[in-house]
Amino acid sequence: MNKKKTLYIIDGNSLLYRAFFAIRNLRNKEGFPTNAIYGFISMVNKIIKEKKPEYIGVTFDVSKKTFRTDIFKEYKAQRKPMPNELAMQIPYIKEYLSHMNIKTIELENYEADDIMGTIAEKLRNKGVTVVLVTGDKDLFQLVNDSVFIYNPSKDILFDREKVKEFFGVYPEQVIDLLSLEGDKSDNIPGVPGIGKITAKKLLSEFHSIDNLLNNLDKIDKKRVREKIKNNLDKLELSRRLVPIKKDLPLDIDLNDFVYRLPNEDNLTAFYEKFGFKSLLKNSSSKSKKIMQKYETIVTKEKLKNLVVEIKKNREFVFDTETDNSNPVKADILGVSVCVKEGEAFYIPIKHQSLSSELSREDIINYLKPVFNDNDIKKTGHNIKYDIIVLNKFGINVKGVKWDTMILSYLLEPNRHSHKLDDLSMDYLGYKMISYKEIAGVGKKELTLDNVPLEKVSFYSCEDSDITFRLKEILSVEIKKAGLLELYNRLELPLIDVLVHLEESGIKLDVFKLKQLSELLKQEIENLRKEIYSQAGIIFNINSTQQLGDILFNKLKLPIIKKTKKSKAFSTSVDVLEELKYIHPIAGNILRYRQLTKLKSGYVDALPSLVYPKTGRIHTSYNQTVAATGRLSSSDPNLQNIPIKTMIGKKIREAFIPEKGSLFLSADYSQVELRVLAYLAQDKALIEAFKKGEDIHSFTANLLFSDLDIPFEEKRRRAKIINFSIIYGKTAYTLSKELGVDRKEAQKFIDDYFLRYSSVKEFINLSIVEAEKYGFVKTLFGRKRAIPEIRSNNSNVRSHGERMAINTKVQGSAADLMKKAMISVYKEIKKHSLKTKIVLQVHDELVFEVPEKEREQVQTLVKQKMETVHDISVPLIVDMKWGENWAEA
DNA sequence: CGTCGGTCGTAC
DNA sequence: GACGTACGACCGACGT
Repeated sequence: MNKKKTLYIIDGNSLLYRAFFAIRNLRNKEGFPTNAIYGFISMVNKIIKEKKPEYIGVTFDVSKKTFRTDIFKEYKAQRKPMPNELAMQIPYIKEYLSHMNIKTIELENYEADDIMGTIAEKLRNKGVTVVLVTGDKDLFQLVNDSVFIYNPSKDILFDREKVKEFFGVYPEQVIDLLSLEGDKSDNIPGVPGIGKITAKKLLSEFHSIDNLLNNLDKIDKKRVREKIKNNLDKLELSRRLVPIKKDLPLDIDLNDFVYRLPNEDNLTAFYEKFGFKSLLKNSSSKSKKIMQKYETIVTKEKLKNLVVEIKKNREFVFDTETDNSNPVKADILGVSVCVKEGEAFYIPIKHQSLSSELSREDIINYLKPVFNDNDIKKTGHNIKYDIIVLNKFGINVKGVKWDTMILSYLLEPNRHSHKLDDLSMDYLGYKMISYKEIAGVGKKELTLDNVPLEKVSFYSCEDSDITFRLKEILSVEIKKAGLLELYNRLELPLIDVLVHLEESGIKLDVFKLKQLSELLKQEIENLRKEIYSQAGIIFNINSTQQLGDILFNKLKLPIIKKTKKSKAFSTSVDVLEELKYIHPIAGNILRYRQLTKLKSGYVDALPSLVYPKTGRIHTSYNQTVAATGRLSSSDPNLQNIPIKTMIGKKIREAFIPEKGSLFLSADYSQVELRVLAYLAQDKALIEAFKKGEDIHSFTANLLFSDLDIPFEEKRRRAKIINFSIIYGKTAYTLSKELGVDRKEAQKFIDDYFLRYSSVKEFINLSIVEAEKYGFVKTLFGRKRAIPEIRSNNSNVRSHGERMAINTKVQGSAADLMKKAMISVYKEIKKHSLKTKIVLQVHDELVFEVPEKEREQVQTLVKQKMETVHDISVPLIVDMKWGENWAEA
């Protein structure tokens, strides 16, 4: 079949106006407006992507003076001139089109409409379909069996019938319709007093203006008849203005419009100049080509060969595909394996209409020997995930050697993404196929088992292949950076512990939370009503914007502070705390915030995260997120469950052990201050800890011995100051928190450093370390770059200094905890205990301990945690038993 | 309708 | 401008 050739002609002026008004206030970093340019490019890109035109061109109006203004000087005279900010963008839109190799046409004295009319006419009967891309209704008169109108904002292609449907008349009647009706936007008079409806009615009766004028007496309504008779001049004028010219002196050669590939280099430079990041991302020109020999394995023969290959090689990379982002809840769909760079195999396990010789059992039987072999080394990217998935499938993974995600994290803990595709781009310059590309987005998104097998296979093989290539690079880098020991001794063995934690999960008393939810609902409702009545208006209390408007504009309460970035009214806790004494609404809002936060964040959120098959919550523990080396947890974040309030306590009560077990909570007492004592080698601090003193009381006595306030107040202040040091608090914030003036706060800090002089020295040395090397190190040699330390901006530099100090303290404490987890877990395994580690909250571990193991576990945990590493001060672990997390 | 920055609040 | 590290709910503006 020879398809008709299709030419898309874009009405440049129509499109740029639309772009200009649709997107407002977009500028590049020099402040030059870019909204019309960006919008125009987006629309052109969309047309190219969706319509895949074989031929394409753009027309522009070139001047205000046209043959129509010669006929009628008022033509378009009422129009506001083109906004300056739009006019200045037009040259760049044309520059863009030249980089795109798209032809533009304009002609003195004529409008873009007339150029389009001429092109359409000249290509008529030449076997070419012409699609005019415009939002302008005048163009409808050009529609016929080979000319169509495409409206990009409505996404409608108009043919004859569509024109009739939307316009009420067929294309050949459009000139007459517009001539009768007139056009306000072009200042075409038409017949005054005759609008769309009457015009349409007249044309359906008389078909054309010529026929109408010959039969004026047959018009029923006298009013209409008179109007036409009295305005024949205006009607005639309109009939000369409306028709689009089709005979301009233009040479139209279809070959000029062939869609060619853009000039990528120029285009990239252009996008960069205007700061169009999203467009830069789309241009795939930057991706290198790599060898990709990928294959799907569906026969025993091939799988057998692969296993032989793996055994010979003693090392391989693998990746699993599943139907869920949480590995505990996920079902395996397939696994890919890469033994050699550029070559990978995908073994499908569960796919829609999969035809394979291999049953699940076959696959397990073939793969088990290599996965179970400790001497065959495995590499993965976020391998914890794959280990959990394969465990469920019936394959125990042993002999893990590299996890490229963790390697990347140790090398650059400040990086926000250690995702495989980002690393691929950065280290290999290769752009991987995205998940969205194979699974779709939004409503169209499929789970992978419904995506065609070839696509999933390629996707998975690419993952394994890229992981292989990254491993080659990162494993060398990690050695060069001196981080190999940290990796081998801490991060690598921790993977198994986290697998254990995630698989264990923790049991939740859903019924209890549901009850609590009802209770909260009631109180929140009452508060809401009270707040509305105090405000005198119903509004969204959750909206800080609306709330600020009510408090500070309507109720005229004093403005305590503005928000950091947008300088809006702040409505934060400390602001509301102050306002509480001026207006009762503030107190109610505070309470409302507290309750809604707990309800939506925990009470209602937690039950929905329970995995029905286990009745437990399986949080993800992230090993590659926190820049200091801490773990983080998500889905849900179990590391920020409230502890201070009554409701928080009730929430913690909903975390319960299995019947016959109890919770044992073991938390490191003052671990960060002990770490500080060690890192600083501060004699006073070390001495205090060695004597088993309560460190806050000790500090209170040291600093406030001659102050005449109750001891409890002294201790409270000392505690705040102790923590302030770790975080690098300034006198300003300390004074606010203590409720003393700044001078006094400064004196406390000075006194502190006088008493703990080595701490002051440690702070200085940490800053010097960061300045000298560009990074700081923790107890176990973890590194974090602090580029801020060399900034010329003193605010940024101060921030860097605080980061340097805090990273050493917090990071070293995290190192200790990780080592403790490994050591405790090893002991649990060694004695084949049923005890599970169910939570880690930075300095606390929670265990679920069967009755029989209570004594043994209590002793074991305390011993292992306290002797995890010698830091010249004793590490003390507080142990508590409980029927739920609140008690423990 | 999805994404993302801003604000707020919880933990250690 | 002023306290480090996280996660996440919600709002509202933006972009497809």
